[in-house]
Amino acid sequence: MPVPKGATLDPARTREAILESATALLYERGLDGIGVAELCAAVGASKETLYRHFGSKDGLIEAVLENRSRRVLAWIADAAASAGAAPKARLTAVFRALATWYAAPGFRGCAIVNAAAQRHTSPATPIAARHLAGYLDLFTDIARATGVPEPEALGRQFLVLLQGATVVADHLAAPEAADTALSAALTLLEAAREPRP
Amino acid sequence: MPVPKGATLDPARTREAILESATALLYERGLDGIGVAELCAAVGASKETLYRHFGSKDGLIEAVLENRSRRVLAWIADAAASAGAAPKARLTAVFRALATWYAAPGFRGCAIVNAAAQRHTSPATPIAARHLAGYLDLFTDIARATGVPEPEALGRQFLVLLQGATVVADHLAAPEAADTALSAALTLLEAAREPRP
DNA sequence: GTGAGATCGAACCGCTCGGTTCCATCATGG
DNA sequence: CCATGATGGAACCGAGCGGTTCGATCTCAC
Repeated sequence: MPVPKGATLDPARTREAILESATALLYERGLDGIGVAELCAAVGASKETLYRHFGSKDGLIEAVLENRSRRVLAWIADAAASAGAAPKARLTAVFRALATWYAAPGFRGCAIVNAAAQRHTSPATPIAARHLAGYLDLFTDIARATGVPEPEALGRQFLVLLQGATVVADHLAAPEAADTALSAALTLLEAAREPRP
Repeated sequence: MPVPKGATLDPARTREAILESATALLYERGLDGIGVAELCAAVGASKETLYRHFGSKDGLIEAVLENRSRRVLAWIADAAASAGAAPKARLTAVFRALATWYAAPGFRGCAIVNAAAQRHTSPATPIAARHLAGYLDLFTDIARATGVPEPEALGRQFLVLLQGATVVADHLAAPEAADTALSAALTLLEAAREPRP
């Protein structure tokens, strides 16, 4: 039966629902690990609906990744912001947030980085680049707030720690990689603040 | 024509040739980005030959990843070993080697980590875990040689830096991530050697 | 109340996938 | 010198792929 009897017809909400469901499934199965048909079945939408909203599977993937990137960056930025102004507190908040993510059931690494590993082409690659750049902005801000001579260099070190912790937490099934990265980050911050002779 | 006229019939060598060619193609195209047929055509072997040697595409992938892991770990270990006994020199040698890798044309991140990102199942996942454990052994050795109180913790920090640098170098197209990681590693080593009050 | 549009369900398309099989051909070891 | 077996080439298989189309049905804005 086309259009269930008591359904609420709202294209924007439909689109959002597909996006939500597809985000989870593409993350846990991989971009090539699930087909459009199964995706539609799980979402509860028809192929026609999906294609009208996203044009193609690649279009859906692009929307999913863009959406995910925005949300993750906002989540991390919020965690940092709600920790106050002190650089150490902000850093700690970021890696504590990551720790809960790494320990969450179903954690499979960063969806955007994973996607770029699967399809080393547009649109995944540029989205991944922007995603990392977003992290870098945040970390550079934190580094700048410490007044160290080269905040950009320190920010890049933080970014490397975040990405490395995500990979290690995933493939070694070691959520405590967040603590490893945090203690390293704090040490680097101290060292940058008071360089050794 | 089955079996070319002047061919040298050597199953072991044939297997090696397929492995070599498949390693490169699966790396640059992704595990699902190339089919068995095209793989065979590029290798110059028939499907029957490929399937006799590896049983299935998954069997081929497993052999490729296992082989790659062994070679990469040996390459990094050699770089460290040929730098002498001094921890700082060994660390520096490792990240210098990584720098040349990151800058090499066709660099696409770590093949094993990428594979595990694409297929979060056996055999990719356990191979990735062993791969990271291999790095960890090397780094823990280096950390132990410095006489710091907790060499395991320092080794884990080095591992996080390596993995993070690889991801950043790939998706930000920034080979200099190796330098970022190296300077971080050296700072962490110093700090672990002479803890601050 | 009516028309526009959203949606479902299903059938359908051409293609490619991983995998199997058969056969002619040739090198090689005994 | 002969039997074994490695190989290439091609045909073939069923399944699933991404994507399209159609018609029936229902909601909703006007």
